Amino acid sequence: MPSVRSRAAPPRARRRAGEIIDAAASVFAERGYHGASTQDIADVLGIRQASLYYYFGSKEEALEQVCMLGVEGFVERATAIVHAPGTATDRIRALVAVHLAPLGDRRDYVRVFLRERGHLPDVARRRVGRLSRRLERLIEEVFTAGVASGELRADLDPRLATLAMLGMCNAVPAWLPVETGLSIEAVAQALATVLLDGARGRADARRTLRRPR
Amino acid sequence: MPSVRSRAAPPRARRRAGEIIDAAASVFAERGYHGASTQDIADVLGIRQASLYYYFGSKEEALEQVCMLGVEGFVERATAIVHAPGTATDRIRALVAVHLAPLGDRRDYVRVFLRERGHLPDVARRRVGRLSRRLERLIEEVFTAGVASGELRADLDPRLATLAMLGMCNAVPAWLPVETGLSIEAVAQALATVLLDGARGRADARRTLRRPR
Amino acid sequence: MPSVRSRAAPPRARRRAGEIIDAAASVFAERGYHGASTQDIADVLGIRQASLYYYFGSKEEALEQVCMLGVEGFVERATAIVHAPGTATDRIRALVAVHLAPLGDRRDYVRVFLRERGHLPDVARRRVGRLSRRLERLIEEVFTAGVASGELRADLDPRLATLAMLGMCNAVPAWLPVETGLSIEAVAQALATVLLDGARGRADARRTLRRPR
Amino acid sequence: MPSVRSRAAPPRARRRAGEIIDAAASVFAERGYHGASTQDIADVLGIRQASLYYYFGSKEEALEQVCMLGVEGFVERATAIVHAPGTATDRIRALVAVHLAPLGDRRDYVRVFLRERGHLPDVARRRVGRLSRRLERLIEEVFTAGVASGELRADLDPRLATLAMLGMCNAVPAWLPVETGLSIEAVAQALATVLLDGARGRADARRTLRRPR
DNA sequence: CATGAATGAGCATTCATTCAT
DNA sequence: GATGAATGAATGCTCATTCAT
Repeated sequence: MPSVRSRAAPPRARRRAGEIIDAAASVFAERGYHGASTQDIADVLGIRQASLYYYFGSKEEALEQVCMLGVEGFVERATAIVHAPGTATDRIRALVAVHLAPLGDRRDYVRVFLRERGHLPDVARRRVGRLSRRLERLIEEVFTAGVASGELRADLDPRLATLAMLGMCNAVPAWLPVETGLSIEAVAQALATVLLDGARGRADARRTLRRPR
Repeated sequence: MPSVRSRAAPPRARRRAGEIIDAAASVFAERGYHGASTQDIADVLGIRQASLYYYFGSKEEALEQVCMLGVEGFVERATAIVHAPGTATDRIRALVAVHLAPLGDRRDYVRVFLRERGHLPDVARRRVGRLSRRLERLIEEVFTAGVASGELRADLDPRLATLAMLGMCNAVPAWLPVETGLSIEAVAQALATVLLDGARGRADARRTLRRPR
Repeated sequence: MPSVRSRAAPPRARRRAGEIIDAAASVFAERGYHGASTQDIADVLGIRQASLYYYFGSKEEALEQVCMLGVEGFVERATAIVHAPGTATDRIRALVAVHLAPLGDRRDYVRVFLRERGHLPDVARRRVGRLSRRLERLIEEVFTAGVASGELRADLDPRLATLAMLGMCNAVPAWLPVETGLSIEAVAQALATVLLDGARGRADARRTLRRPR
Repeated sequence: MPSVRSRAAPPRARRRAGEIIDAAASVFAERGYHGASTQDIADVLGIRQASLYYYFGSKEEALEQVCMLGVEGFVERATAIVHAPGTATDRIRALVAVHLAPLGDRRDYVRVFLRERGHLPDVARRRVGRLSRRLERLIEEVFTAGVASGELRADLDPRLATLAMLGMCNAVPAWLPVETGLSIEAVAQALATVLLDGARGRADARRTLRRPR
């Protein structure tokens, strides 16, 4: 099951097509979908605006491709984690890590997915929306299971915890390029800890943590 | 050859002007700044598009007004909280509450501030950016103080905690209208608890909480 | 025969109306008819744009009034000169003087008449055009008479001489405010001499002029 | 966040581009810069208004191009004449001739330069203004030299003579299309004679001229 | 692969004008 | 006398898109 819509192969050159979508992603990320013109994309590539239409059929289609590449893999990876053995705590840490991982090499794609998917035409928006909701449900399941097993607070609202986690994680691409000095992995670690144990930390955890530091 | 046309500044009726930017806020929130046309705003108001220009000088100016009303008061309220007596925990709870409060009557303004301020012209963007940064610094101070006093985890990165908190809170307007059944105050309570004690909760807190539920 | 179109007197206040047309003349002179907005005129007066319409019915009407005040009197004065006794030389000197005289207190009106009358609506343009042509014909008559009497060069084309004179004179308002150090009367003297005797001067005149200088 | 959008500058087809500013020149000459709409220009060409923007970036830029083509060559030709050997009289005759020559094939460009250059944006206006002033200075030099050599009247003000000459010449495009029966060269001859010897003519010249006529 | 040329639709903005107050 | 509010019509300009080459 190919993640990117397979078409009649040629005459669309695969290699160059990737550069074109890269450019689109970067421009959409920078200026927003409606704030970016196809001319802006062409400028990045050093080609004429009309030439873009050799690679995509419309600006909306370009947005759709970028968005799909922005979510692609998220659900698969989350599914694997949720179905793997381990405590809720382990799974949540892994989900956070995997959620932030693509910021390394796909930041623009992810940012565009997060902020611009709302401008997709109806059909595509719903397609993309289904993926998002599936992902949210997977995360929510982990919280629900954690509460049920007594591993997480009994009064935790799993829906709200999910949204808190997504809020924390999805904000990262907005400040990551600016706030320096931290690797993506370190950020994931720290955020997962806040999510699990809070700013005050668990009483037992604090005892362990205080000394070595 | 007058250098700058200083005209007598039409005294923009206060009452109606409020309705006009209300409409602008709602349209910008719905479709994004660049995705919204001034015609869309006029349609909401049931007036002609040209009539808008009696109330604002340009679409950009309208965005600026909406953004300013979106941050207005945030810094003041945060400052009051930070300087009030109490534990870091109290202050953080109060900050979260106060951060979410305007979502009741000003959701559109806040959403526009959060998502569209990047499209403001340079001067205005910097002005608005200064406010944001001041707010972030206030929040960070609270975390720093909490760590120093031993109330918060010694290994907590105050900068990161701030960004986590802002991520959690700023995501709320995106789902609040959809996810029903919770008052803003309840959301604030729950998010503050996650932020302070995590999904697992503090060992002592859990004992108290488990029973009544 | 009233020079300005007489109307039912009130409610048009005479005094203030003069100031309004003054402002219009100055703005039209500065920026051209189509380059000037009614707002510009209102700015000069420190009133609201809508208030102008108390004084004139349309922008075009304002232009017409300005243009009429710009030619007003020209024909009458030229007629008087042409019919007065004296040599062609005297008459031409007097025509030049009288042609430039209004530049003192009515420069804007004259400039607008000269450069903007073409933008008048058909009826008004023709009315104004008739005045211009009458003036030209008066001047041409003087040249024709001068040639006939032998006072002017036999091979002089009166039509062309007229156009040369008008060209010289009508260019003056364009540079008068800039080129300093000369009164309007002095300019008129000098231009008339060039027109009559040329840059080289008449053989006899030169003899007279050279010494005293 | 690219500060200035440097785009690959469409290589504007030379041939067609010429026709486009031809049309612009004719429309600007006819109705004035502010009185002409880009639609008017498109109508002349039989293309859509938006298509114009393939050839120029803005209406102002079109005006600038027209103005530049309107002065282009003037200074060069005047310089050549001023530096050529010959009497002041010869030079002035040549300057007048060369000044009027472009009215044959470039009347619209010259008219636009003469009447509309004031509406150019600051930078362009100054650029164009420098050319004008250089031209005026060249002409003035000839008059100054002529006075110094005794060839012209001792009491001639070279500045004023320059302005008289320019006034006479620059008025020509306004009536040339209307007043028939004279070639541009004949007009140049006649005007130069008026400028040099006046309407009365020099005493010696008159003797020669009277008889044959 | 890519481009030059052109277009149709839409957009923000300006402007002269109106009219009840 | 003058104004606040609004409007209809245009204006300059942008933009996604098309298509023959």
